Amino acid sequence: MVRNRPTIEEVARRAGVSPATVSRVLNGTARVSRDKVRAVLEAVEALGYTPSPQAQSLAKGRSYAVGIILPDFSSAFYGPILEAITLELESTPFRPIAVPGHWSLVRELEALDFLKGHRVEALLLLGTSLESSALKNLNMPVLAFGQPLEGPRVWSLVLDNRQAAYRATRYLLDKGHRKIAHISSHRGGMDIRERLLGYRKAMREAGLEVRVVYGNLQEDGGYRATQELLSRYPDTTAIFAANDQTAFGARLYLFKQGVRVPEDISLMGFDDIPLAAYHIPPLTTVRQPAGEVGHALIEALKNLLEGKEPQFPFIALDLVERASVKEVGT
Amino acid sequence: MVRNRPTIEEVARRAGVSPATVSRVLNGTARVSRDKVRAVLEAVEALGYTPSPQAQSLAKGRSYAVGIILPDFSSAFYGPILEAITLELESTPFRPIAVPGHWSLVRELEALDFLKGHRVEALLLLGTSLESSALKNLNMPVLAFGQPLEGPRVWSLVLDNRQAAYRATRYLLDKGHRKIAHISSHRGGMDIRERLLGYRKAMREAGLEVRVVYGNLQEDGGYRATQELLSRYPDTTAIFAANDQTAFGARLYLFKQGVRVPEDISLMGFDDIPLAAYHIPPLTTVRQPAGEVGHALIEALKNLLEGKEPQFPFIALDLVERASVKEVGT
DNA sequence: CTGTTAGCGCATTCAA
DNA sequence: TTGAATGCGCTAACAG
Repeated sequence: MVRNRPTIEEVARRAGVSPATVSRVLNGTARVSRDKVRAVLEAVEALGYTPSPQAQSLAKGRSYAVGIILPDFSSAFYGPILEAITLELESTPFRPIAVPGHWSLVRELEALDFLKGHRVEALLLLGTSLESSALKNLNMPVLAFGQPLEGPRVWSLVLDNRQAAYRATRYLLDKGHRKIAHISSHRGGMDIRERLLGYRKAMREAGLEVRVVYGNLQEDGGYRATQELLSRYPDTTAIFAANDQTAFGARLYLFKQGVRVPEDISLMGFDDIPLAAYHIPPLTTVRQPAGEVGHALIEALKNLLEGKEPQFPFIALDLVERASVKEVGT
Repeated sequence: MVRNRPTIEEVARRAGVSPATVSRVLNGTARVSRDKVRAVLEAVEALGYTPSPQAQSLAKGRSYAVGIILPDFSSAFYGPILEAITLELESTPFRPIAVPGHWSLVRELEALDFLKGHRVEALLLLGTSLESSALKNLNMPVLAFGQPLEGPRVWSLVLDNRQAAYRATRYLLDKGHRKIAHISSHRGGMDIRERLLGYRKAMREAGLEVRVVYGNLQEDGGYRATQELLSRYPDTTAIFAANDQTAFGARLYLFKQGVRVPEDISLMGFDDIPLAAYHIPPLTTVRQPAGEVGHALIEALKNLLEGKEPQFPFIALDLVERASVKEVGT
């Protein structure tokens, strides 16, 4: 099942050289005479030889693998980030091993063990809720996105969610809204809590009532949260959801109730997942640039693996004005 | 970087036994006295030992890895299937290695090489356009979804896309529509072509004009295709898109033109990706059940790896009636 | 029940 | 420039 692929030994025999020489030409690790190079290449071609990364990893003492823990492969937000990372990694010798944590701390710890077992050379944490203590004696560098983690070899790329949420709320205020609600979630990491704080700050500064309900960061949670929201606060004129998927759920509930967006209620999301631009009406939201985040993480990773100190660029969370927010008379 | 993790040898020394014994207790591969078991377990715990899958793989001659090639991690359709597969695999000793092919044959072949190199024990092909010849001397079983592939150890799970598209078109006809257009794509595999054929068949049977334009299976392509569609056939009353994302793109164009859905034009998609139910209006579409597909693939895989012949269950493609199609007077 | 031995496929010494 | 020898971490076969 696995033992049937050609080994370096067979290639060597066919080329009339030693395994060491085959290794040398394949890795360019020493000069080899032209004839032998050709012979080796021919043999490799004829046999369809591919070196075993497992064996290479054992022999070299490194895996050239980077571990990635993310919540879910089907996530509309982390999927694109993973995609960006995979793309960026292609130009390096490193390969990603991605494991979903399924929003559960236990699963995340299992994922961590799995990746430790695989001897990954670095860890990328995307939207996990792992604590710093879990990374205690980890012996490898860790890059976290979405959550500030502590540790000697831990670096976090955290965007200013609080400030962005503050500005988003201010935007609604500037549009004349006063009864503004926020749909948050108990699930999710620090970024979600930061968005809540940003919303609260803006509302308090404006001397307005804070209206918060909770979903699960998915569409169905947004739907139910909106139901609750409107029964508790029927006069709400604007809803700021903690992420786009929640906003979509809210939108559906409003649609079913015959509430128009943005004519009756304005709606704002967070993340700017690809579908936000194609929603009806196109969703006004705060953009978290997946491509830039992926790029930044991989750049940092490269520096790290070369022994340099990683540098994160500043990544702005900009408001994307589309069509789901309307100005209202004050 | 990698050489600093404890090895089986250190565990053995600390427990006062031989490495073989450690291996035995960890793998339950032979009876070991209670004392030594305890000593080993203690040592493992104290050292935080995790076996190296690399070394295990080498020694055992098998990798316990299954390779998965899919178009894109950020795909709204394949993402959930990958997620389902990952979940199903958790109860088996096998682990997935997923590689994106990015809709490119070259990339898919590279992915194939990569997975061969990793000595995966089976291959799962999700929506690739690989040809049977590429799987010629592959030495491992292959399970393909979405595309019928030939080969001695190749099995394909292909759903009846043509029939489903035929029924979908018939549904529109039954609702009184006569000017029905289809947005297909040159990209994509056989399933997309089959949907086109199903549409054509229904239209021809009804003696109606076939109206086809082409997108790229993404939202932007659907947007542009609809633009072209309405300029060529302004009197179209229903659009059947080859997938949901295309339908979303179409929806946005219609929205911007002030065309109402479903009042002015009815819209139907294909796939039933999670967001379809949350679109505005909720999208009537044909459901490809990601969970069932993932389950079926893994069941087949299990049989395969136990040496049995894999069996695929029949998976129906059912129409999901939501709110984007309206009945019109004939 | 348990230790010793011999590889798994490869890269890297060390000599020649 | 090249081959032989050694070891990466682990399991399996073979003796006891």
